[in-house]
Amino acid sequence: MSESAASSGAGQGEQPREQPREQRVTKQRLAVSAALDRLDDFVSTQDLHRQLQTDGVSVSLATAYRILQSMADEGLVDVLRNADGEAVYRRCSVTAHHHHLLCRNCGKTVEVEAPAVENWAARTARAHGFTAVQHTVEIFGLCPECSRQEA
Amino acid sequence: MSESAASSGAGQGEQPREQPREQRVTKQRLAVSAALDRLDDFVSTQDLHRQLQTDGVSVSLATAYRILQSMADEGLVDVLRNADGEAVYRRCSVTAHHHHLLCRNCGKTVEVEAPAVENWAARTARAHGFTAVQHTVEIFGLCPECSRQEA
DNA sequence: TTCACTGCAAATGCTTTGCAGCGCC
DNA sequence: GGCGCTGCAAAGCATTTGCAGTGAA
Repeated sequence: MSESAASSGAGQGEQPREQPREQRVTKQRLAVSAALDRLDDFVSTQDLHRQLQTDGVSVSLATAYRILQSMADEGLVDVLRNADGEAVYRRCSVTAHHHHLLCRNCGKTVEVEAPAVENWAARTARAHGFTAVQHTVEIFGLCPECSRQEA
Repeated sequence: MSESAASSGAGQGEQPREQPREQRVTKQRLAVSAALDRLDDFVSTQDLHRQLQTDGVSVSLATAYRILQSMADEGLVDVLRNADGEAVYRRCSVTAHHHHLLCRNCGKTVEVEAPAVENWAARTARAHGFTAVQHTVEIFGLCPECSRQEA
């Protein structure tokens, strides 16, 4: 799973960094945002769109794609790819830094902490003179259940 | 730039317990295999197909997909997804495993070894009962030069 | 009123699949 | 010779994009 140790843009407050364009607050954007809040795990755009339809909210698929992309650009959500290569998003929660162990068969995810990796990443980067470091770590395999089935 | 540690087969004691069907040795399969040997890094099917054409070997795109998939199924190559969500393959070579530290500004990359991470990933996965594990680790930040410029 | 945001549908581009002929075993 | 492997072209899918109408500021 990708977890960004946002040691960089992690800023909580709105930094007057840049505001390329005014983001208008539309009901579609709010709906997507709300849905992301409700969901804890990573979801694909298709999933989120389906979810919205189930909820009775009407947001076109194309718009869902556009909104999630722009949110990712703004750093409001984390993006990564699932085993099928689909982009999946999750609300950014800087506080709970952890990585995911995910099953490539059933999609089940397990949250794991990786202090060792955090340290290693920071140390390695520093050793090479890199700054503003972020890292991504994902582990995927077959969960116990799926392992049993495949065997 | 995704780098994965196909630590997959590693310890889990996965035995080549199956040979569902006889794999015939065809010139296409040999060509793909040879191309993979020549390439050190991960390549997408499209890349590999293009490479083969350049080499004057004629293998249809569909066949390239089929061969790479079957090789992946047999565990002969490592598979993962690049940033665009495309499947990328690499000949399994436990020896040359490493990760990348890359500059998000100039794109410069540094290869780094991460035995600590390999171990952690394997251990964590095992602790949760996962098998056939792979992992992806990326560290990105600003290289020394770019750090200076941004400062 | 203005112009970013939406929805719809067509367009992309990667990947898969149906089918008939070919060639490895 | 049988049957898996190929090539070709036609799908299949997730994602993107053009365009005109809509609504937030």
